[in-house]
Parts: sequence; structure tokens; C-alpha cells
Amino acid sequence: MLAGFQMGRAPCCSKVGLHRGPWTPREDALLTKYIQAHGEGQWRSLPKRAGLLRCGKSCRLRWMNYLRPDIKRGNITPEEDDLIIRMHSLLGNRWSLIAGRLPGRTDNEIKNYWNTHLSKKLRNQGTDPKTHHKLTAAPEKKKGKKKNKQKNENKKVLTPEKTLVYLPKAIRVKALSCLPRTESTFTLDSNSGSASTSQEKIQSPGEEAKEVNMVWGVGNDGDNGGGVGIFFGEEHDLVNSSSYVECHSDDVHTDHGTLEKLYEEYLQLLKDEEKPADELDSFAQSLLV
DNA sequence: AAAGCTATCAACCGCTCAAAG
DNA sequence: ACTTTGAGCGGTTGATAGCTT
Repeated sequence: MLAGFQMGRAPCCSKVGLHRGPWTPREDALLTKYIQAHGEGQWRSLPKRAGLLRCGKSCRLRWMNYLRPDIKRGNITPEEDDLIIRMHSLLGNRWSLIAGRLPGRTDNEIKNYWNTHLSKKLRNQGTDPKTHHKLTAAPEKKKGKKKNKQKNENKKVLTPEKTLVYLPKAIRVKALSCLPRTESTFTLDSNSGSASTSQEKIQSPGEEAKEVNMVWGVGNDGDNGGGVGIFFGEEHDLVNSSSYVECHSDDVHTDHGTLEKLYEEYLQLLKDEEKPADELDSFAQSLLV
């Protein structure tokens, strides 16, 4: 069908005649050269203008996850490791949010690292990687060797012990083109200020109502005058939003020294085992503002 | 040495949301 | 108010390197 007459949403790209699979060095060079000259954005039309036979989405992904000059290469450090676990316990699978607090790391990298290393590590420590609660049952036995496909099929059959919580849509973290990646805008309920906790009753369709401790916070960036905030709770997917406030976080998190600084702070909190969990949570919240 | 299996991670897919028209 | 488009996100897949039998 002719593009001009296409009803509904057009696919991100026509699959016909486009390259798929691993990128070649030549394609990388073309993309890098083009973005260096013209900047990011306009992903849909970029491939054509850059002389690439790729879909725009693929170009964006390649740039974001691999070619950007500020990508940090090498192994995830134990410090990053701990931060990821902590952030995940508060934010769940919000990889882009987590990645935003780890300079040079991409959401895809963190997601992969979580799935291959950290979830396993937590399980071995007797912690459910989904809920971060202690596992009551013994760790799952290895049931012999299986091919990947079989493994994946098993995943489909097994119903994970996941508490489904139906809440208003999660916040959308919107990257501003004028800001570095680690700076974000948030939507949030701006009716209240400061960090707080509360207990909410949540009901999933067809399920019993469940009481959940909500932890949320609203911070303020005095220097920039930008109100910032976010809701999140003990359980995953408790990010809530009802109105929109745009905020610019300071650039304190963008340099490499910052991670160490933040982590030191975090370690201080961890040293005192008696510290209530809320305090650690507040720390993680502070990373978000 | 070969076959089988596992772990890893780049890339893809499908979806949602916001902005523009 | 509605449609279309662009961008971004999280989940999943599949190629392959490396390990084990």
C-alpha cells in the first residue's frame, strides 16, 4: 500500500531490503559519522540520510547502546553491582531509570546483567530477585541440561509468583534532548512535598485487596528552582502519577566521581545495620532527584 | 576431537506515550 | 478531539563463545 494512504500506524520501517542482525564496522562508521555531523534524533529518517540500510529504531539502539562516546566499557564493578540491586529493589525493572544513575551504562546492559548475573546471585543468597524478599522455599533445583528453546518454553508455562498490582500508569521518564542522559524529567503528584510513607490498599481485578506500604518522595532543587519528585513503593510497579511537573536535576550525577560519592554515602548507611530500611530507601530516592 | 549444553549480550519486537498536525 | 508520527521502554530472542561430557 502506498505510504500516503496507509491507515493506522505505519510500521517503524519497512522490513523489505533492510539489513538486520549484527552491525558491521562500516555501518557503525556511517552512523557515527552522521551523528557526529548532524546530532542525534530524527531516527526515522536518519538511516536514509546516513546511507544506511537499517531501520531507524535499529540505528537508535545501536547508537544508544554501543556507539555513544560516553559508553563505559568493561565489567560492572561491585559498587555498581550493589547500586543496581538496591535501585532494583525500589524501582523494579525500570532499567532506564537505573541506568540513568550509572554513568556510562545503558539500560540494555543493566537489564542483561541483571538477568544473567544479579538475579542468579540474589537467588543463591536466598532472595527473590523479583520482590527482594527472602525466599521461603529451597532454591530451585537444576533439572538437568536443557536447550535454550526448551528453557524459554518452560518460562512460558511456569507462572511466576508475581503480585499484580493495578495502579495508574507508571511515570514516564522523558529524556530532554538538551540534557545529558542522566538528567530526566518526571511526572509526579505534586500535591505534597518531602519524603513520606503511607499504607495503601490495592486491589487487583479478581483478587483480594492488598495492603502495601507506599514510599514516596518529593524533593526540591533549590538552586534551579525545579520541583522534583517520584512515587514508588515497597512492591514493584507502584510508581504513580497524576499531574506533571517538569524538573531538571542538577548535573551532580553526571561525572564519574559522583558514582563513587553516592556509593560512599550508601555504604555509610549500610554500615549501620540498625538503620531502618526507610532510610536506605530515602537514599535511593535521593538518587532520583 | 566432537557433540551437547550453558551463558552471554546484541538486536529485535511490541507496546505506550507525547507531540505535532 | 482525533490521527499520525517519532521516540523510548521493557521483554524476548537468537547467535555464538566457551565450557563440559
